[in-house]
Amino acid sequence: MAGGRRRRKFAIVSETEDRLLQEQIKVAAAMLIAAAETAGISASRNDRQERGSTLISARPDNSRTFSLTEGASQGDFVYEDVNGDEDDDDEKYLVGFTEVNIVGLQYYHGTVNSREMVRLIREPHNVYDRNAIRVDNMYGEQVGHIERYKACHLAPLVDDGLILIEGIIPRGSKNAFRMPCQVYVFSKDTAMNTVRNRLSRSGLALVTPNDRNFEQLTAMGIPERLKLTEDKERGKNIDEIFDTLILNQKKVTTAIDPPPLLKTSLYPHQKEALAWLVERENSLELPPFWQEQAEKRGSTKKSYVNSLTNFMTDQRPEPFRGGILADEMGLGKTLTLLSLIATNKPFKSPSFGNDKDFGQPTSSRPLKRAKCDNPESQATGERRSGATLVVCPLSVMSIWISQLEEHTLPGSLKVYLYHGTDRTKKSSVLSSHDIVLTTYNILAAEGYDSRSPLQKVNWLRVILDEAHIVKNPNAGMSKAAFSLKAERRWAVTGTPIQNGAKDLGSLMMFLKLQPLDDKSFWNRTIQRPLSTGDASGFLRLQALLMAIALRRTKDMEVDNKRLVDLPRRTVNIHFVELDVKDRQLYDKIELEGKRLVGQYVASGTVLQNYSTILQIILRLRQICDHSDLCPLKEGLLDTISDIKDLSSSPELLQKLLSVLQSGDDFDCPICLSPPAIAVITKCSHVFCRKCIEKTLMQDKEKCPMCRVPLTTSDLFAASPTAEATDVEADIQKQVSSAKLKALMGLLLETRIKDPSIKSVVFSQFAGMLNLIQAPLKEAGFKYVRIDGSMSLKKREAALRAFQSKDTDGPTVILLSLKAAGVGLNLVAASQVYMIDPWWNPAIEEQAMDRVHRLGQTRDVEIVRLVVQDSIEERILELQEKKRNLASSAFGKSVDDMRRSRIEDVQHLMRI
DNA sequence: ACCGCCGGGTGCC
DNA sequence: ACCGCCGGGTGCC
Repeated sequence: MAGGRRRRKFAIVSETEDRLLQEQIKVAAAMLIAAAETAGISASRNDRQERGSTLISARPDNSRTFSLTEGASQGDFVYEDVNGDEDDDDEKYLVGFTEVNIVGLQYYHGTVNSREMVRLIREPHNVYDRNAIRVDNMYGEQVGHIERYKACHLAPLVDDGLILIEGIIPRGSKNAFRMPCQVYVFSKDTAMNTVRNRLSRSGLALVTPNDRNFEQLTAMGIPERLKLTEDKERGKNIDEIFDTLILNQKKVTTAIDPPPLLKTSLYPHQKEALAWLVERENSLELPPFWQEQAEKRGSTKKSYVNSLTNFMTDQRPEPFRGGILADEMGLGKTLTLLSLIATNKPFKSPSFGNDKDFGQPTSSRPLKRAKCDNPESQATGERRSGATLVVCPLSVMSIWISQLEEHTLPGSLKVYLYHGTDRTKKSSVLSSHDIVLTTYNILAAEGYDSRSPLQKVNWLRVILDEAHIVKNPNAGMSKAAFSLKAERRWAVTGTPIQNGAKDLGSLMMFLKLQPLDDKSFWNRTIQRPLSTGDASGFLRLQALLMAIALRRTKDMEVDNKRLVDLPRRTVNIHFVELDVKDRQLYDKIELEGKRLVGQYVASGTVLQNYSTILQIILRLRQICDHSDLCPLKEGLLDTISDIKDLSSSPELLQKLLSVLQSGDDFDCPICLSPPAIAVITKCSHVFCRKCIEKTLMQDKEKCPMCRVPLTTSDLFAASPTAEATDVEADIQKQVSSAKLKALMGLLLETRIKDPSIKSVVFSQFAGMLNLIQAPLKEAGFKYVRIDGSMSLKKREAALRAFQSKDTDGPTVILLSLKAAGVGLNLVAASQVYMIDPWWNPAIEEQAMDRVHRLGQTRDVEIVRLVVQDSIEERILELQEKKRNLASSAFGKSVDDMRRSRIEDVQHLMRI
């Protein structure tokens, strides 16, 4: 039966139907349409005419829509199904395979060999046949098409999301015009019967795994791989792969020293990592899973085979420059990467090959083969830059900056912060720097728009820090990351596998390690065998990770010493009882506050009065530290009445805001982090300026907290000098507090035990730090202080003084929360006092880590001062709750957040 | 001559 | 392309 005849035959049927339809319409149009609709067949005449031949399958009108995406070859098909679920490939099983022909070979250059895996790509927009299915080889070079009279049966099922298809060439064929291809059909358990019926009705001969001759006929390596994706049960074991990997890991024996522009010396394990990173970038080895073969006997020509797909080429594949740095947190990955950037500068020639020092390969295979997934990468002819792009979360950006400041000579590396609204639009600015730092959010915002300077530059190196962020390959952020052009690619993450090996698949997409950067190939060669327990999956994954990943844990030992032998860290709570006078004031304000909050809760106006509540909480916390911090001695009510109508009094708003800022521990309800620039609305809610402006721009102009109409003119920012309290006056104050006395007692006790011990005192109230100074002086402590109001120079000077080993030097450092930046190195101290509990436990942890980090030689004791029977105890309880919920905080709805906020308030006020 | 047969032109989707 | 199919040329033995 030949295609042409069949085509004609059905065209006639179609025309007959069409004529019939016209007559029927004249008679009883409405009836017919109704009937057609109940039968699930489109009654649109245009649709029928257009389809012509495809009517044979009588498929219901396909209402799903498709959009072309850049990431074409990353998925199984050329379109992104915008109606479908993200995890469409989950839980699909092999139905069987059918043998079809690939035709039109004479028009294309892509070659394939016996038992080679091919890509099957739907071409819904093909002008000759809407059911077209293209066949590509591993490099994305087109081989041909599946013959149309078979494709027309498969394509509708594919488009309906009922099946996934994969292709393998069963036997070698030198044929210039057509060759056989086995198409494997996978479907969900629930759709299995539908699929079987529709396929058999189509007349496709399906060989199922139950058939006697399945094993004889199949070209698939291992027939027991029936399931497409990961089994949840087995997912757990995947976590152990890295552990196994560590055991089998070829020991990194070489170590290299960092270049002189690095001020600091590296730990042995960091030198090893540096040697490994440099080796991975400069190696001439074939990429993983490639083997060299002599091409035919007698010939000197070499050919290269990919053992995953059996793809063969006579051009040497380029070395794979990059990989995964998966060291556990706290091993100094950032510093190691800085060393890499400083050490392994670009080769002199952008086309590789001349620099003898690095022994670059002489092959000059074009950077990109005819892989059609990313046209822009070939289109722009920009020269390869020497710049390294680092993409990281905003919070990690400050780590990079502080590490650069701490470890490199000033000016030795040119760094550009690609962040903020005034960031450059010129790619030439970016490419002329050594390091460009940006965030995932910026990258996502610019996407793969070719106008983005990030996408224009041909980077020497792209580093994704905290690369597990791209674990969902369908997210815009991930796609933008995948489309960056770079010679060397690094994924850096301490937690490379959280949801199983799937996460690694996303990293492969970024790393562009062919063919594993293709979701389908990744599933076929690693994911599925792994989940069915087939040894090949495990062995391949292991081989892959051994070749391109480095992971060490803190527990690993080198020369019988732990890699990072951090001293012990203990956290103790020191309870404090308020003085009688302070207790009276506290109880009075708490009682008033309780009554007020009770009213708000009862009337459902908690969120409308949020700032009042914050203020009450703030006052209570201040009294716990020192009653002088709290300006209200007479009670709350008078101030409360003042802030009833804030909209008419911006001055008052500003005042309130600055008060709020002095206790900077409530998070912006939009981004859930402490605001960088806080603004307050006329309805008295506090947000990051950026967050609320963005929200007002996108959504209706309403306050996200109370839904009051709101525009940007209703936002008020705190003046930068808001915290101009009279420091000298504070310091002179003689009155002490229970907490202050307790702190002094602990400091003195420690000094007696060991006068060389240095201490860090954290408080979030700058005023409290002031109050500590007088007693410190009196007791003969030398101290320094760092707070938000100090210039960078002053801070550095204070830090240097504290770090000095001079026996005469300061032994106490006073730090405000805002000043305890991520990079701050306080290992000189080993005692830590947290004067007041932080609202957010993560920030507290971060502060502790300034002391308990690489370089610390003593055991670290952290003492948290907590007033008994007070709001501070409840804050601790909330911390515990937040810690448990930390990971689930994302993806919470606005309503959820509202609810939990109200709950928090109720808990804090014991209502 | 509304067939059969011949042989040249031709060839994916 | 050593096939199939198409369509024009052709036509007893």
